[in-house]
Amino acid sequence: MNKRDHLPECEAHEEHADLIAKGRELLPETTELYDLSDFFKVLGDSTRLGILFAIDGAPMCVCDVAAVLGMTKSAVSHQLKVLRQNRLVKYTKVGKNVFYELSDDHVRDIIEKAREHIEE
Amino acid sequence: MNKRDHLPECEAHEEHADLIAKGRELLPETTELYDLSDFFKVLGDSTRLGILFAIDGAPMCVCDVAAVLGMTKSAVSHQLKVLRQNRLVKYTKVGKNVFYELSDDHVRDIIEKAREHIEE
DNA sequence: GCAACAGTTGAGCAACTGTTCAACTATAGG
DNA sequence: CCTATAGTTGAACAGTTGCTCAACTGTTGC
Repeated sequence: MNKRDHLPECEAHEEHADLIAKGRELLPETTELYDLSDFFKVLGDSTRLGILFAIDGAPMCVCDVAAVLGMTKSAVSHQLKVLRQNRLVKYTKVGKNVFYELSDDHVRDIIEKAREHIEE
Repeated sequence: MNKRDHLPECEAHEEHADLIAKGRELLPETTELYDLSDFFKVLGDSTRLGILFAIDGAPMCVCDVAAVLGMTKSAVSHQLKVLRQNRLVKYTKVGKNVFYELSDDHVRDIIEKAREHIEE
């Protein structure tokens, strides 16, 4: 017995059955859906977005990013870790400093497209 | 006295001052940064993304979306409210049913671009 | 070695988020 | 009018998130 049998469903019209079938086809695999929402989740924080904008021009060390955003090094470092783990930034160590930069032009494009969308 | 004076800063190299100035230039206004992160936040949930994929082919009523995703009507309705409030979907009432559809091709593009990015 | 600074990390906490549940509105059909 | 179904809503609760704080590592220069 399928779990779906117990879930709410509209009265069976053929029409609706077709719609449901079509909807299921369009729905990506669960894992892909999670990967995709995780990606957007990373961009869904103003601090992390701010970091990405700040380092867009040139690689920048943690301390300078903190200065640009008006935040503590710790807070910035925590968010940089998230960005690192999701491969949105890469870094280079130079002496005491760690310089972060965007790891991908793709990400810049997506943010820019969203920015256009926001401004209607 | 500026609040920034008390925040951590790297030792003053001219180089760093330049980087900080450049970073500040690239940083959008606070309100724009919030609007942008709010937009990504909406997309940063697998249920909401699932809804958007499901209704991509044709307008679909709440009950059918719930059937496609294997969720309760209530849960779906709550998320549709978020999508409505952020103008990602629009709806039409037909009798007892409410048909939801994407309100914007722009959104489809952004999701598709992110999907390409994920698949490397 | 040691003092100073850049950066990272884990625990803790307050704020937020998504689902469930129950109660509600509204429309269709008898 | 009454019942059944579609959909919405608010409260409550568990799980998550982002910042702070303090402690830590690692590198530089004395």
